[in-house]
Amino acid sequence: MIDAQEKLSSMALTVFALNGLFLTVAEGLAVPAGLTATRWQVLGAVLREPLTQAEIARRMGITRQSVQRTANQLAEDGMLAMIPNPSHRKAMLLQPTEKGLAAIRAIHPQHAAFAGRLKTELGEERMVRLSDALTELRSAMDHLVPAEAD
Amino acid sequence: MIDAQEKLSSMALTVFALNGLFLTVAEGLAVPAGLTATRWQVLGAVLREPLTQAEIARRMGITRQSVQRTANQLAEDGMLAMIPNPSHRKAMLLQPTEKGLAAIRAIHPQHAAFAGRLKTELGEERMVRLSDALTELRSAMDHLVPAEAD
DNA sequence: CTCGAATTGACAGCACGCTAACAAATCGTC
DNA sequence: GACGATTTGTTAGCGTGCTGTCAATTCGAG
Repeated sequence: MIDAQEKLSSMALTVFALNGLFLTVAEGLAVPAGLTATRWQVLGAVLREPLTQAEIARRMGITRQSVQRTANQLAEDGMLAMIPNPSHRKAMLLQPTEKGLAAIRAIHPQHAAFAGRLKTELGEERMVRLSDALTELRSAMDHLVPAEAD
Repeated sequence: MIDAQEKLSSMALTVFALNGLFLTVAEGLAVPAGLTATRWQVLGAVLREPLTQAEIARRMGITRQSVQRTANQLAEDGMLAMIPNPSHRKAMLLQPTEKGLAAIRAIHPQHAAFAGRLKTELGEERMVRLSDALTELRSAMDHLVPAEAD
């Protein structure tokens, strides 16, 4: 019989620590390319197809308002362009500019390098297993924590 | 042969999502007791023994400055007391007041209840396995991300 | 004992998450 | 077509993480 309460606390603290570690890594990769971790994430969300603020927010699991501020900053920096949305006059579609794409490309090699180091550290089998474990835990938490309606 | 880069991104995004979920839960538990997730964490850190700001920060993996602000707020609210430190005149030790302990006690039943729900959702064996996976990943990331000197 | 290095607390300011509240646009039902 | 409900963008303000910088204190090498 385990102490579930103790286990929960320990898992939460570990997740908080991992969040900090991944954020540190992302920041370290993004900053040399003239981005931040957050801007990289937003820019990355519209690489495949243009999306609205609200769509990006839903996919990233954060609020529309947070996306908006970041998107505006990226637009000010000329990395993100607003294009008209045929199906909604007010909700413009966001897509990277050439400058934005260049920033993403600049990150790519360093990103791959760190991924390689993690794979070396963990081994391929373990990396897959741990990734699956994260997904499993997320799924369980999703069931217990209903999403906000907004 | 897996795509390590893709895997890394996916793991990072899942950790970010888990961070948000655990934070939402913690906030939901803490607020009814007159705390926030952060204040609960700081108060929880000095339950066993009084610690200085810097010691709390190291254990929580955050900066001294963040702990300081939270500790000051808890002190203003009468939940945290500063007691003299025999081995350092400037670095006072922090410990919960009776009011602080009462807040922690108020959280306890709800905390246990959520832990029970998670155990029910996952099953005991899986809960242990996922917790161990988190710890494993943290250890690997710790090796790749050297701590700041401060 | 002395003096430079390291630790600690304090204060200021920034980044980015959040909620709250509103108007504009769209959707759905009648 | 009309009208209430929903979605979207916008603005404002707060919480809490971070970095930078400084003075006070303690530690450690000589």
